[in-house]
Amino acid sequence: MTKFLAPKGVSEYFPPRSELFEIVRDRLISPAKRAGYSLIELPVFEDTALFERGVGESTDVVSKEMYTFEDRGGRSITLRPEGTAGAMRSVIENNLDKGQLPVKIFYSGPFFRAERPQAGRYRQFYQVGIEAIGYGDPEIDAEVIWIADSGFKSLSLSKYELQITSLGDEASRASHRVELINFLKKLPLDEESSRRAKVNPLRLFDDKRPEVIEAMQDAPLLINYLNKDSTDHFEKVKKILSQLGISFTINPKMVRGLDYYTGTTFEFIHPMLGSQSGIGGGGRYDGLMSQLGGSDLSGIGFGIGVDRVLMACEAENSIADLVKAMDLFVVPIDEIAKEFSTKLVKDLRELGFACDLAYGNRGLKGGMKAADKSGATFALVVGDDEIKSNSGNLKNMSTGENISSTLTPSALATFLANFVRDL
RNA sequence: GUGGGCGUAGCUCAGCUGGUAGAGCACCCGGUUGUGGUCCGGGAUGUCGCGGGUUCGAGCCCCGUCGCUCACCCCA
Repeated sequence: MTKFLAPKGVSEYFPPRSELFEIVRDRLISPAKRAGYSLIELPVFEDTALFERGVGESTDVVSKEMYTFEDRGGRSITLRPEGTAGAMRSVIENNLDKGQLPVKIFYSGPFFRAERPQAGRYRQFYQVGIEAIGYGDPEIDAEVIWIADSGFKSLSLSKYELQITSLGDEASRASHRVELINFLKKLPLDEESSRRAKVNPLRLFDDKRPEVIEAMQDAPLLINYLNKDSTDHFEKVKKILSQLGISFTINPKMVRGLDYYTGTTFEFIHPMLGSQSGIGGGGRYDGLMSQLGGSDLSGIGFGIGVDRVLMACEAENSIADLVKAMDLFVVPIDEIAKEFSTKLVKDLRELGFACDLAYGNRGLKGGMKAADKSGATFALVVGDDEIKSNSGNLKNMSTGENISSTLTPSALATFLANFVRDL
């Protein structure tokens, strides 16, 4: 028999690490919920043209990283490489933007990009994202950034950095583009660079090769070409962020890989992740809705890489103690005790406690070992004596102390409730 | 698409200039009657990624192949 392996480059989470993954994802979502964002559950595949139009055909994501195939009806289908285009499609299709604005939604799930895998970069990866649609004021920009920042902080991350810039409105970008192209003409660009310059001259700011960085040293920066509206908006965003106590640095050379970004854009960078250091990023996309056939509404959102945030938490060792263990682990010592324990455990589980019991016939010692490994707060041995007297000793597994209790679900529940967090 | 590193027990790895494999951790059993974590004793486990070649003999050398990994590119 040949052994099956997972497709190349996918990220998989199984115990015990999957528990950390779950914690990370939930904590990233939590501040969005508290800020009034609601779940939107979207398909993982869409009409290929949606991404070509929404993300931009000139982007690397669309031009060479999409999983595209023909379905049985001859339609061209693509596994979603990012979340915003699909979210906009759904908002337009389901008329979510016809009510009160802004529309505030969040999503999470797998995304797909056919890239060469490396540390922190997978072909199937997980993102949590939010979108706020139909409201163009700087307050919402700050809110979106706060939600991401708050999620990271709730995971006790401290070493990441927030970089922001503004891509300005269309008029600002047009005037800068002329200057930048003039500048680039004077540079001895290699073939690859000039190809990229043609597609999107801003991309050259993102090049990591030293000679290109050197050459771009004196290139005109977009941020210096913002018109009054764009400048005012960006200044306001910075001011509010400061008021919210969120620290950031301005990175005028920041480039985002998706074509729809306008105005405020931002990126969260974590320095301990190796080459793929972006743990989340996003920005405003004021032309996207109309581009996709909807009404001309502005929007802003972010995507956070759950895989990478988990890696960051591991690098900072920030969440190991958040894993929730069993409250009670029951060790039955014979067949009758097993029946009794199965019922008891079921009752306590229904009352909201995390309970497990020893399986098989490993004896008392084996059962206690299993209790230890489960990380349970308390262990309870059940045998003849306990069943006859309907009472037993709850052993505190960290102190070794024994506390006797009646073995009814309600008595045990009352006892456990004093020790269990977030019941 | 381009380059580097690596593939040996469940995991992390060691294995000298070629003589057919080891450690730690994990796992299981035990240290006498119903209480885990420490300690002590015992135990199971490998087609040394796969295929071919050189050799009396290959985990170690050569060729191929598959896989993993890191970096470029790009991005979450």
